[in-house]
Amino acid sequence: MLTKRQKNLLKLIVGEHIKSAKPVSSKLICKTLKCSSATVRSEMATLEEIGLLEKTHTSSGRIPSEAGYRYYVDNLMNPKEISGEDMLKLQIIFNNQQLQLSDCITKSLQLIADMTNYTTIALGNASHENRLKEINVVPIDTKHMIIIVVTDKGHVEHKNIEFDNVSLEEIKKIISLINELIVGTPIDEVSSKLEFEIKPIIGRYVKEHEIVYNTIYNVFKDFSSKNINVVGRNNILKQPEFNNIDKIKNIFTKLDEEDTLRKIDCIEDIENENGNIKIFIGKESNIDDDMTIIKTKYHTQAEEGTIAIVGPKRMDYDRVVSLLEYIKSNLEN
Amino acid sequence: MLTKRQKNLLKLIVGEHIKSAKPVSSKLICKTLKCSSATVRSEMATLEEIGLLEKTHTSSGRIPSEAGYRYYVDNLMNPKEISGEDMLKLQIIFNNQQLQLSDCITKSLQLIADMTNYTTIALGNASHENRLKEINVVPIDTKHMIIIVVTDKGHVEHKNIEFDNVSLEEIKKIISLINELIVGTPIDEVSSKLEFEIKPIIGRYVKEHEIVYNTIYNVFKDFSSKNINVVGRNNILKQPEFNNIDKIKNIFTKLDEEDTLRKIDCIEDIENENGNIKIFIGKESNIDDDMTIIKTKYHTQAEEGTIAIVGPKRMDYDRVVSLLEYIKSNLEN
DNA sequence: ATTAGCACTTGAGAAAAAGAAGTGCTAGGA
DNA sequence: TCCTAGCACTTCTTTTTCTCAAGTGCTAAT
Repeated sequence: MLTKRQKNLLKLIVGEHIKSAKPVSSKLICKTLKCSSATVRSEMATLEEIGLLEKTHTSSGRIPSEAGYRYYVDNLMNPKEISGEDMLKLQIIFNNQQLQLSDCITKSLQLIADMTNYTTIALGNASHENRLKEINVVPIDTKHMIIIVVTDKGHVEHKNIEFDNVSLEEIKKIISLINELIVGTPIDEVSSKLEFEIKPIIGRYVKEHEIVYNTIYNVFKDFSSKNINVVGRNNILKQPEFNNIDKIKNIFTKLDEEDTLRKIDCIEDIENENGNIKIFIGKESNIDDDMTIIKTKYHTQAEEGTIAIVGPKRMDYDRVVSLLEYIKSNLEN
Repeated sequence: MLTKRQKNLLKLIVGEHIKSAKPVSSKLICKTLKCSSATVRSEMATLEEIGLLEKTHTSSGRIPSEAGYRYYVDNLMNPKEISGEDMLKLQIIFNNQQLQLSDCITKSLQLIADMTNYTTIALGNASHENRLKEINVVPIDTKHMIIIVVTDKGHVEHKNIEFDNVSLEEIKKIISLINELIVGTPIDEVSSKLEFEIKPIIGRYVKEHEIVYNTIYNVFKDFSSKNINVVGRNNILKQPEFNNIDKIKNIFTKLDEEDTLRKIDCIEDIENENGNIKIFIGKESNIDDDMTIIKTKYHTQAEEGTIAIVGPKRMDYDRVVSLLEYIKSNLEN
């Protein structure tokens, strides 16, 4: 159990380091803590022993360790009021009755990336969580049409197709077969189901219209259902801890991989949590030891998903947490 | 007019520099050129005087200047045969009859980005070049529907919408009004046309169904019609000339701006061209003095667009040009 | 016209020196 | 027992100096 002064000290150090990105010296702290630098130094030594602080070299100031941030986040942080300015900008988005939910998400994450200089991520459901609800075809002209696939989670994807000698009727026939037979199948299994369960049944028909069948097969094969949106990637370049090409390369590569992003959704919940906000610090982030991910899930009748903010370990936890809470609650109403 | 030997020398220097990314010394060249290094040096001095070569410092080897690359590209380069391996991979894409044109583009650009370690860009038409062809609504269930907007250039965008107390009939009424009245309008003008020309006409109707009107208004307001696809952004991080955070920041920012990318489509044609391939070297690229853009337009009955490859000024011109030519001709057939 | 030879320039890297920022520890005071 | 002033010590950072390697430019001879 930490003493009151130790908690205060840790809080100050985290705060200072977040501001300056540099190790924090005893001298700087002693002014605010109203005691001598020597006293601060001995307290710092204690906190280092416990594992909450670190030095970058023997005679440097202290920086918070991963455990230090964790302690801060779990015990010391008190989410700031959102500033009037931030609040106002967000309200403009959420009060706009004409915007659909997905627009609100996109716009607010865009806004937050700009305001904070961090990176934001919106994660919809993965393809195995989406089941085929309906497939539809809309003719455009004699040669072109659009195939629309809708999933039970409300995800929609379309694909333009072009045929030379195929009538709309023929396509509608296959489409209605699919609607009858494989609605409810997880999207990522539809193409194999088509191949192994449907094709044999409608075998004779398929032979006559192989092109149509193949095209539809491909619609599902490529159906991304990725439903992932990363905004403000380049903000990472603004943080001093990422001023090294190899680090950047690693981070950008990870942010491009669907796998990495999906994992944000699944990573084990760390013990303590603030409401439904979950925080993954440093190694926990699975991206880079110097990064933190703060995420939350939102649930509405229509849709559910995850929004996350990614930034340096040295990120402004108070602000980000309150922003996320605010967005979550707005999305849910 | 350059002598034969000077041309040869320039070609060798460009080739070497592309390979090594370092200044090229007279000693290295003299072996292949079958004369002494002193001779090479004096020729180098001449070429520098003309402005085709540069030094990084007084006693360094030479690198091609921007004009040097230009001369190379316009006069010396002979596009390589595409290697068997590259050719094979591309053929797999183009021979796949089931793929739609847009898939071929996506896949081949993805492939080329991987093969070359450069960045590829596919540019469709800008929104002012797309005119509204048709708007359509597909009901999903009682509350949800999808609005589909199709343009004359074949671009399609959809938007999910959700209503509480609106019947499909009401929506169809507005939709058909739009289809009657403003088909043919450039997409980026539709929303203002709705507001200033259509709304007054159907004013009474709109008042009763403001939500429906507003939603559709927003569909067009946000209609991105961006139609831009950048693949292999992170490859830029692999090039030694971009090992500096500020440069990276600048380049990545530019590659995120629609404006910059659109400009690729419009930049003035530089004099000489290889077929329909256009090359913008260094400053000409408008992105970064150390970058080159190589682009070409493709035209099919259905669609036209631009594909571009972006990489360091020191890029493998021969290979990229032949790859682009190959893709262009395949897309057009 | 070409080349061998040599003086000269510059960058890159190592080593040395000086300075700044902090810490840890000790001993004395509240 | 806790706090603090003071000082020795460590490490990083920056600057300076040196040395080396890689190249060039020029000149005189072929």
